[in-house]
Amino acid sequence: MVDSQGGQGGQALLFLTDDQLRKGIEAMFFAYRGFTADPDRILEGMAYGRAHHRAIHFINRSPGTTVNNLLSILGVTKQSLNRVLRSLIEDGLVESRVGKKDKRERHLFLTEKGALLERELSDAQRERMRAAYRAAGPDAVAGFRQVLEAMMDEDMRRHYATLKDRQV
Amino acid sequence: MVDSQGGQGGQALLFLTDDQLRKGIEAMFFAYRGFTADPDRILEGMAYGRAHHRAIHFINRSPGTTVNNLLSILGVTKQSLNRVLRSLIEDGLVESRVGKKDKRERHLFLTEKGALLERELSDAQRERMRAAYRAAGPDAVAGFRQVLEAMMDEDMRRHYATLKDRQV
DNA sequence: CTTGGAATGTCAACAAGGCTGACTTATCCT
DNA sequence: AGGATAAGTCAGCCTTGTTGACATTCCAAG
Repeated sequence: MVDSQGGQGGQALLFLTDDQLRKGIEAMFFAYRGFTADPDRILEGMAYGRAHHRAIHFINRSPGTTVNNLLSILGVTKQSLNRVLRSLIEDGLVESRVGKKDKRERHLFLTEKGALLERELSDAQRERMRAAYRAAGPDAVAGFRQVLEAMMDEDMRRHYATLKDRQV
Repeated sequence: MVDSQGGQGGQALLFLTDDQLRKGIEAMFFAYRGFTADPDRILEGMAYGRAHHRAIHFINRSPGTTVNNLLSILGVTKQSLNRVLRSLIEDGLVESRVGKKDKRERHLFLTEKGALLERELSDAQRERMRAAYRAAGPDAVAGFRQVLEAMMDEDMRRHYATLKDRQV
């Protein structure tokens, strides 16, 4: 397991050495810090955190989504999500409407105030992404997305795919 | 800010649209979950968590590093790191040696037992990385790394660069 | 040489945000 | 009528982040 080049690969498989893989792992670690840094800065001092950001993001992406669906996207327990959702609803950033067809369900929407914060957060996060994309160029970006998609668990890939083509 | 193509870019800058950027953001979110899933599974029930994994990883990468240096790599407060370090030392996974030159400093090393756990964790994490790399191919991997590097904060990029060429 | 400031590391206490388990309420569907 | 499902709640725990106070050690200016 120390070296995955085996005997048959040679030069063509050099990108699969333990050393290359380790560099990728460290790149993920350091990059993710940058990825979350800007929204974290905005949220700090607002009594909100990363958990609130995630909820706001995905409610914005799928207006009218149910609590259960959000749960499965975020991969947390309902008690965890509920704590976050409750504060967002109390503060008037999120609205919860009883389902028309199935009255057990609650459908979640951002209020105007919620959409405003969403905008602020995603603007900041997109700005960093834009700079990185621009610096790396379109081919690199395609590769970036390919590797990330291959790294996801099956369930997450499904959610990702369901979301990603919402707007053509 | 809704659309960054401006007037002058046209087709060539289509990869910088808000929609493309948002897909990248969601890909980072879902992929990072997969990235940490395997080590998390191993650690759960061991009284250790992701913080312990990070400490073990970077001590392994820079044997003899000081607490301060580790602090700056991990980007947490020294009190946070200290708690983690204390339990690792108590459990005999990490050894802390008083500095020869400067006795205020502690130099950190993995014990055999610590190296064993490091191996188990990094094997699991590398396995997922290897599968993703193999599925995406060498060109995609190059792009992946380029975008991640461009996404890092300056300080993190420095740490990343310092670490990454340790072994040629 | 001494003394005060800077640097390194430790301890205590608190908050955010995960988790489990047990339970209620309302609704749906067979 | 009765079991299954969706959502919400309460209590309590753990990990991992935070700040503040403190001990030790080093070094440089007087």
